[in-house]
Amino acid sequence: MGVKERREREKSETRDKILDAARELFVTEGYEGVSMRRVAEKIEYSPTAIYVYFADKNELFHELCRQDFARLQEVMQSTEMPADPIDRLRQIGRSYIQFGARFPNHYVFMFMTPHPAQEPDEEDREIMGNPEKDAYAMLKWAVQEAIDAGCFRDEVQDAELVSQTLWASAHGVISLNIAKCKDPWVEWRPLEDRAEMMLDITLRGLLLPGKGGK
Amino acid sequence: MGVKERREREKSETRDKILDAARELFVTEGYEGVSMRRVAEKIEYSPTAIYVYFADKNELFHELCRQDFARLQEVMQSTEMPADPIDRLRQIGRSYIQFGARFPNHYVFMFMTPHPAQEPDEEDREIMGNPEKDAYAMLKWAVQEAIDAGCFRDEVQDAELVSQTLWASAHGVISLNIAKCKDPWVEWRPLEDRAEMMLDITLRGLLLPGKGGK
DNA sequence: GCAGTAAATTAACACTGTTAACTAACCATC
DNA sequence: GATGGTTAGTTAACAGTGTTAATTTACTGC
Repeated sequence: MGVKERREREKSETRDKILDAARELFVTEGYEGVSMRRVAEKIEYSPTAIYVYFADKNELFHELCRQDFARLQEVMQSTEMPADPIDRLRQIGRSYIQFGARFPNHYVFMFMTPHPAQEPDEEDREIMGNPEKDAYAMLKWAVQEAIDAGCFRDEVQDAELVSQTLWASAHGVISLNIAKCKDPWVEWRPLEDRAEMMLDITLRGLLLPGKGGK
Repeated sequence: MGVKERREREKSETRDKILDAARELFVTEGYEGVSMRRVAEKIEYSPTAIYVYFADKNELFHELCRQDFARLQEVMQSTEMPADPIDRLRQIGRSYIQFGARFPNHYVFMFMTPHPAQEPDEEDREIMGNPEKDAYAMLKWAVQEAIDAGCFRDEVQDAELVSQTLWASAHGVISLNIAKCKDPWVEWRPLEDRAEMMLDITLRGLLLPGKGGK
């Protein structure tokens, strides 16, 4: 019964070929810049062959997106986490911004493109809320740790709200950089400086007065 | 010589009709969702008529974009500015986020879509850096005022860097809201709460310790 | 060798932005 | 008043898009 196995392996191989080709094109050209025909051309298949593996263009890139979320999670997990809760949050922010700087087109697709709300499927549900697989859950966990350690002011005790705000701050730095860094309207300071300042002032703004860190 | 005048007036009227139709469609459907043919249909012209007035789709929406920047500036100018430098910065942030919440599709086009860097033309150059016409220049001015008033810490004296960071923080709140507010992955807190928390912690993080206001 | 299955193909549809060639209306001049 | 020039607006067409239906091809199990 090795035939069925081989067939499945072959199928998943061509599926991966499609994904790889699509990723390479998408990363350099962006979502709208890539056509199904060009993806097909790259792997020397007919355009419609892709539809055997993916329902439509959106699903193809949703799959890419899912892989990229996993990659983001890898980046986050692989960076060493400091013991101090505040330093840890700083490190999470840094890693996040680095991810966006390294994979801008993925980042655009993941966080800057308004998508029609897609119902989470089984695979998604498995990831959701698990700090080891879900970067947002990891952030929330780190925030809760900081709250429990008594680092933050009395008004700042809602881990969900704090997480969303910290996420937004890092997102603001990297997304504005991606969308506007070439705009001559603004004399842009280096990305690292902006990132460090953002992490510095947001965390400082959360801290209990007197605990003025670093 | 009233003929030439009338002709010009007529031309600018149809130009406005095109812009109005395009805006209405664009606001509800987004940039990619609108086709030149549908814009033309809406004003009962042939699709190619638009090309008499605008070189291509991009230029049409660039013009819309310019009008939206002016509208943003109006919103900013019309809100009463508190005398206290910190309250003023808070008010600027609030107005900015409100603008994004009210005109999400414009905001997407203005600040969330990576554009090929367009050389500023004459009209642009007139606006650039003028605090009365340029919202970013206005922010920078308000930041400089706060620095001059001695509100901020010693490490925080670069008005350009501070402006870019504050911009990024407000941008983070509103852009993440636009792109991800329907994502079931996250238990979103109300937008106003996130906005207020962001403004609170960033400004607090900039302040001199002890000056911890409000 | 034959039936069945599933991958992959060709042909086509209804779109898209955009260009070239043309029409029709208007104006200034002879 | 006829003539030529300017220009807003038209039609027809091109090359490209995502996607579907019908068809071919290749291979397996019997």
